[in-house]
Amino acid sequence: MNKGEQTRERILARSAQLFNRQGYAGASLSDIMRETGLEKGGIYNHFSSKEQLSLESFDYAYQLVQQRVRQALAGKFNAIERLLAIVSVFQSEANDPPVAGGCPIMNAAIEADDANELLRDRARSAMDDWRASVHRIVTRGIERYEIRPTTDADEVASVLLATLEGALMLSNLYKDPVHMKRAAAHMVRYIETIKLP
Amino acid sequence: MNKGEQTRERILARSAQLFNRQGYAGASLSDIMRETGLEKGGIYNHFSSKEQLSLESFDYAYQLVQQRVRQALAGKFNAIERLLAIVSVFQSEANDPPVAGGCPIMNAAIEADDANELLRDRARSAMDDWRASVHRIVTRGIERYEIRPTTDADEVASVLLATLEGALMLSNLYKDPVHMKRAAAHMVRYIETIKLP
DNA sequence: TATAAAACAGACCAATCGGTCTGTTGGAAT
DNA sequence: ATTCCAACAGACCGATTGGTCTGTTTTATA
Repeated sequence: MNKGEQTRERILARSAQLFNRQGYAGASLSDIMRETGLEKGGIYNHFSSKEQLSLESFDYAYQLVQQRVRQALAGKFNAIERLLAIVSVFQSEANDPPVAGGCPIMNAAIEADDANELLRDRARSAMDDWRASVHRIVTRGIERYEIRPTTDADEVASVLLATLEGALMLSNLYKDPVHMKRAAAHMVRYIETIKLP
Repeated sequence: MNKGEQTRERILARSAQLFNRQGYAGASLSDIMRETGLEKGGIYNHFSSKEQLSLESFDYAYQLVQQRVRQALAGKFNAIERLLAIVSVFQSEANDPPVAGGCPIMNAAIEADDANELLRDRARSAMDDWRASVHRIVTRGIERYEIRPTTDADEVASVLLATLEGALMLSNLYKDPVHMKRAAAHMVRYIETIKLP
């Protein structure tokens, strides 16, 4: 990786953190300059606009989350185990976040659901990934006789993600992981109820 | 209510909607001018700064939500009924929101959890109200032999709010109330499990 | 209806916004 | 070692930001 690519990577890493804390409208170009230690020339040499940088920053942040998910799911093939692994990913996101300032997808979803269409679409497809992931785990779990056949995979996805995302918001608001802990415990019990004995 | 108070009210009503949709950093003073139909003089005659207006706008939006809650709880004294009423408040907030752009508390919490301290504190105390409300319903329900005595009131508050707030976020992101519907159904079953037979 | 005060319009301000462009510099290939 | 181009600095730009202030108009009270 040459110098330019290295710099581009550093810009994305820093501004992803910045945007996730301050918001995409709340972080200015001078904030980005301060955070990256570069002048405008250095930044606009790699990105054509603040908007493009913000979108790529979201992708970068989301990718960091994805890595944790893949890591947590690696080697686990049982559906119940995999669902529990997702719960633990959210717990680690509350205690030791890969990107400060809360879940990037939720942040983008809240900020962009009405205005910023481009960012909203990005948030949607990221959340689609999440839902599809949970959905597949459940349907495969049913096929493998690990999960009750009457289980509604879509409902599990909605309930699991809503609960954990909401809990992450609470824990970030209060700077207290206890809310995530409670929600996680509840999800563990919920997952137990769809388990095929 | 004289002319001035009337105008002040109108500014709050419009800017509360605006801030809830665009965010507190994302909505500019010229946006507010356009939305309220007033010039700067008219706005700054009632508010000393954009920040003060934004804080009072949050209070205004939160108050609208509170009204719905009070309305839903009115006349209901059974703890289980009251918890179910809270679930239905969130459902109505997804289908026919009192203020467009999602739950004001969650929006403020996400935007202000790291930067804006004043707004974050406001979001915290609003969420405190929510939690205290659920907590009281549960503890009183235990006293009245309507809820299992082993129930952890704090956990119910965290789980209920996390689930419903998270579901509201999903429904707003996808512009589809189905996620809230699923989460609400799940919460109804959850409430059933803490019910004392 | 006269009058004082409150309500509002809008010109004006410095600061900052996102973005452009030219000049300099450092690194990589010959 | 030389050359050349990507990488970057930073002056500069018009537009917009939040905010002030003076002047005009409305409103309420006497």
